[in-house]
Amino acid sequence: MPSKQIPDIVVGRLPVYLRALSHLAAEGIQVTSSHELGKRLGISAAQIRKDLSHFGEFGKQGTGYNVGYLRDQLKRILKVDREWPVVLIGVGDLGRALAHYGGFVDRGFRIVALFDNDSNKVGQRIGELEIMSMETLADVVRERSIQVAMIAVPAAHAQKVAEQCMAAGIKAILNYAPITLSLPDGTLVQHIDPVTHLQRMTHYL
Amino acid sequence: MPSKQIPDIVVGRLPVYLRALSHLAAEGIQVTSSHELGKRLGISAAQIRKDLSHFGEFGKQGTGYNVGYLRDQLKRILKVDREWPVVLIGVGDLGRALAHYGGFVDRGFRIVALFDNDSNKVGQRIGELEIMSMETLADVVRERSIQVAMIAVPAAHAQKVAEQCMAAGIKAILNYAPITLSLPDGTLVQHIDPVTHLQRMTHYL
DNA sequence: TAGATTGTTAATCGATTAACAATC
DNA sequence: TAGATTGTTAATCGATTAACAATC
Repeated sequence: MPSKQIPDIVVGRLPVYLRALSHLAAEGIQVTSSHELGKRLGISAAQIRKDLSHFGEFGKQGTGYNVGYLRDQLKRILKVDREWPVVLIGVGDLGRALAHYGGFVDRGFRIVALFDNDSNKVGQRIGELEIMSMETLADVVRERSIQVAMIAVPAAHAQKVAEQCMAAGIKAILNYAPITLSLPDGTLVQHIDPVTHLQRMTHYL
Repeated sequence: MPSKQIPDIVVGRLPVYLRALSHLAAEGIQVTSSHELGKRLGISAAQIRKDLSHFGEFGKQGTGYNVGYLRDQLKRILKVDREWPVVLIGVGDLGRALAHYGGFVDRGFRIVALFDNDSNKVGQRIGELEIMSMETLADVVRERSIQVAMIAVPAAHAQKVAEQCMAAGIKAILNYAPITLSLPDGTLVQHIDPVTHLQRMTHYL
């Protein structure tokens, strides 16, 4: 029986399960078990079963899980059984790399618009997309009902840009600027700062 | 009294505290409190005090914390009161962006060598660095006693490259490939996969 | 001093693990 | 059937919070 309240930490592990299942499927593996999956991911089998049990029953006793089926169920649960349009704000080196990255589309996301506040960049094309002025952000977001933004601007501009996003109707922000954004409680924000990841390891060296 | 066993989850928050303290210092703020810091970071004041108490006593009752002093203590604890040489493997769009990124140096890291298995890229320069052949990885790592690697190669090559890193003597890996690496227990690995971060949010949309 | 804030303890809360009946 | 593995419960483990004496 799926429980009503699902811990964030459980939801946070599902994308990792999904990624592993997609790889298994790509390898042609059709059935797996909580033990096999756990071994691959460095997670206990009990935890995987417990996590999944929040959302339903996906396996068979004695057999395990059908890889394709479980993958599809996780896509549904995470709502990536569709394609989310995403705006990318900040087209420096990192923004360009993200704009070129081909790994978003088959995992549920597509960058559909690029923005930068540098008038020299506005009008340039990257692939099929033209870099647009920040002044047009709100209109684009509203017209296309976009809910997800990636922010790849310098730290000094990130807070302001995040607020512009919220004002435009963006609901989820992936922030690449090395700064903690101050946004209303309940706002969906994820941070990617490579240096904090490196610093998490050096303590142990 | 600092306790002997410090939870990973506590160490994981210290880089975020450090980043905030560095920003406070840059703003010219000299003193802060666990409440102020917690408000900025969306973390409870009690948790910040508890986390810090694992490592010593850094504050003054009635006053709070000296920003510069606490920042320096966190740098020491995280061992980023020095400059770690880092190798970057994989010079595609993302690798190039990382190679150009100026934000590593003043936070404890410097990319000192670039590697790629594409012979067309080997010999090219990016800034002051020349892209080197993967065959020279082990020699460079050993000669310069490098312990940290960033991997920005396609998913299909990441596992093999990670093993080459381990064999060469690398102790900590920051992996940008969208795959969970299988490495010996206790190996220091951090993953950055923007799609998993996005997928953590869409469930709630 | 009076007010504020630390460091720490104890209580609470939540997450992980172990174990096992159910069953494929 | 015999062996294997699920989903779930209860026990354990660990992390967070609340509270407060100490003290700047």
